[in-house]
Amino acid sequence: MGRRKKEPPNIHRENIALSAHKLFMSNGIECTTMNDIAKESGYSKATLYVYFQNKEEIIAFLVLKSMTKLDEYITLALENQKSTKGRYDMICQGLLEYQKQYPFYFAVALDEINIDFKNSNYLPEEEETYHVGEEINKKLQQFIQEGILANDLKPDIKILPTIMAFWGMLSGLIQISVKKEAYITQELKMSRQEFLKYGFETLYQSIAAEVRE
Amino acid sequence: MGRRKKEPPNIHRENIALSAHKLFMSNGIECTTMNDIAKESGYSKATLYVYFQNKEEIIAFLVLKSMTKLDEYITLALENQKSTKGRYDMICQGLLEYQKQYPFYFAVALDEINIDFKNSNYLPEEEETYHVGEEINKKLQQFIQEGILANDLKPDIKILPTIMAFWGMLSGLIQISVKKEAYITQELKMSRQEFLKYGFETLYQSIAAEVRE
Amino acid sequence: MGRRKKEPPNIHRENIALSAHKLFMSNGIECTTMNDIAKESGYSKATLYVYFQNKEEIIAFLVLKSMTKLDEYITLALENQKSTKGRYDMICQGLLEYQKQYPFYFAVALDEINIDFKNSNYLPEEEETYHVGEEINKKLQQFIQEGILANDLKPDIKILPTIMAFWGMLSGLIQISVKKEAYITQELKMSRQEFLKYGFETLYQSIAAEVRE
Amino acid sequence: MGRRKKEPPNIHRENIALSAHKLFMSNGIECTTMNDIAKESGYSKATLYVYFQNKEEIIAFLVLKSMTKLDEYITLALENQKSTKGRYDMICQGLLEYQKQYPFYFAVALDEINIDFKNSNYLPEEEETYHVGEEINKKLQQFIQEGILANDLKPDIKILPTIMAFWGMLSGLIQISVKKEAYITQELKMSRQEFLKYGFETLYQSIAAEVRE
DNA sequence: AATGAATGAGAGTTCATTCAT
DNA sequence: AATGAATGAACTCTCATTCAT
Repeated sequence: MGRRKKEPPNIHRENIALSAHKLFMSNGIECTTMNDIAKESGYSKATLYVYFQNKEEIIAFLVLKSMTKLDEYITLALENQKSTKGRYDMICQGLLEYQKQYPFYFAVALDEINIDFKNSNYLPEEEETYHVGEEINKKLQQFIQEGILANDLKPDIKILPTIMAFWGMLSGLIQISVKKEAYITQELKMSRQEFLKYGFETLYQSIAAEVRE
Repeated sequence: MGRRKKEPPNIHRENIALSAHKLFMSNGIECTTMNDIAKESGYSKATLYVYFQNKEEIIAFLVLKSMTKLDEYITLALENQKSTKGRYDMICQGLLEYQKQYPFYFAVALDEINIDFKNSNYLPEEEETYHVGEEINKKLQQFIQEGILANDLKPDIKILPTIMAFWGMLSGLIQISVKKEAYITQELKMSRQEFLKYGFETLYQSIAAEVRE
Repeated sequence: MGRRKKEPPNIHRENIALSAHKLFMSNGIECTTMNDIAKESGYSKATLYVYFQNKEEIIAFLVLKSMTKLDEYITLALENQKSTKGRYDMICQGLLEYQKQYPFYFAVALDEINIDFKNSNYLPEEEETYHVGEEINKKLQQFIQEGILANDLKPDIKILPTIMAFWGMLSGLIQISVKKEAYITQELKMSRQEFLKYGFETLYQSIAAEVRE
Repeated sequence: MGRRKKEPPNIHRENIALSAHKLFMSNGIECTTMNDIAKESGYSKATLYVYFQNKEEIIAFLVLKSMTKLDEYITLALENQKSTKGRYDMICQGLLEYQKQYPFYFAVALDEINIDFKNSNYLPEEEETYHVGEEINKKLQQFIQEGILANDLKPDIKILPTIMAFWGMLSGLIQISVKKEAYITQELKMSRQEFLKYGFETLYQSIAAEVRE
């Protein structure tokens, strides 16, 4: 296999992306310049362009990574929890964790990752992100199916639309809990956590099977 | 004082803001420059700064305007519809309309308008936007109270948290319906409208009183 | 004489200039805009241009006024003090007072007021300032002559060059005492006043007649 | 690290600063724009900002350079001349030369370089300028001490205050000789050089020991 | 593979001044 | 006489990206 490179390109991509991530977290994506990333990572600015086409690709790389993490989290959650409600709770926790660790990427993922077959300018990372998303969706599909079979969820649920709608609603809920934390604390007299718990519970009732006596 | 005013300043603010709005809609807020707005509105760039402190204030003006429209819409909806479900549907329609006409401003409102009493650098428009938001919230509060009294909504609803949560969830739902329209159409085999209707219905069930027989 | 104007233009010029002066003193000449002056004076920006050709003329007006004050001060000083040294001290005090009240105008006067007969773009105020300067010079000339006659000053002094040189040196001394006050206090362990007194005394010795025994 | 450097960065700083200096000399500092400097130097405007933080740093660089030159000049003067008067004359020549080559920087140095330990926003060049100034002061201190020991200067001179006062007075003298050259030529019937010679001599007498017979 | 060096193309903002009324 | 309204012309500074080596 010939001479082995001391550090395969992946290492450099990881280094750069990690530095970028740190900066994105503290200053925001917009306010982070390629210069900043170069300094933080210890590479020269030009070298950044050896490993990534442009700033957008660094973001896409991180979006993919965050989605992969989310996939792992949800996979684990579904394996470990067996009850429907327990699983739902863990999924909500997963999203919460995701937003905590990667607060900026969900919006990007939502914005950019589309099966837009006309516009084929998408980056490989974006395509892969899409696939990871599909993986997650499959697992959620199964989760709902099992929930219905267990009589925990309403039998007439349209599975795919429900998943998509819940993606939107849960992330909207988390989003508002972050942006309006001050309002929630002061006017609602709740902690953000309490608010989210209440929101998650409320939403769950929209798909939970009604309890018969 | 001048002897006559051809057009009250408000007209100019409206002209400028309208031009800005057009450009924001087609190119996005970030990508629209003051130069663009000047050209589109027919005023010189310097004149823009006669009527607005800066770009931010143009945005704040439009955010306020959009919120006011939403308030009007919701007010009308609650007046015209008497049934709880009818009102809920109209509110959803209002949000939908809002997002159609002002797709970028909700995010801004969410981002910038906060009861941040420490930082008093907020623009007057931002303060007013906050108050319009509070107006809307009051009306929604009454709506829910009446819904409970009419036995249409669960009696144990926490009103304010529910409103806040629904703001988040409904806008998240609408957001995803826009961003992922292609996916919805192709994979869920639904129109965006059908998806939204399903989402709205699902969510309603989380607060709807259970039907007794 | 017909109808009398309620306020002769001079009043307006005074009002405007006074407002400008206030702002110049607190923010500097460069940083004071015509807008600021308009607001401070209560006139509209356009009205400023009714009474002054431009910003430069406002400055020239104030420079003239400050020179006139200096003239008055020195005139009084020479009248009240009869001893040569007493007069010198009062002149120094006058310059000190001048720099305190009009810290920015001496530099301007130095810069702009020149008998530059080629360039006839000078403002009427500038011409008048020149003449006030000449008035002062005449009085100083007489002061020196009397000082020589009284055997207080060296008899071989070249009067006009001495006046000009003293203008430069005294204002340079005052200038440095202002700009380097921190340095003087910390490193020289003197107050600005003490430093100036020492400087004035030292300089006086360069023209004082040597004391015979 | 790059394999080779065509020109060390200093060369570029020198190039840029030299171009800036040329423009400052003909148009003044205020009226020279970064655009002008870019054109004159042949670099792009953006490149200017690679080598200097901002316009202020270009000025600070030139101020430092000019102070360094002055230091060199004075050092040489004190080494070559052994008599007190000869040294004084050379120092005056040095200041004259300084003002000729760098007419704008003394005012800046006076304005900006201060031991303002609270405000630590000063540029490295400004700090260094301060130190060069201190170097000069030390040499002048020694010059005066030797002058006193040689009975050429009055024994009761306060050394540091004298240095500071002379800085101010000499630069004020030179300043006025430049600004009022026309007046001096026409009204005093002297050349600028003669005027300065007279001024320098006069001032020297304020510290010169009185000649005994 | 890695980078020093360079930049095109703006961005938002400011201000003295003018002019029709 | 007085001004509301409007603006041309700058200004400093930024940043993602490229390219020769």
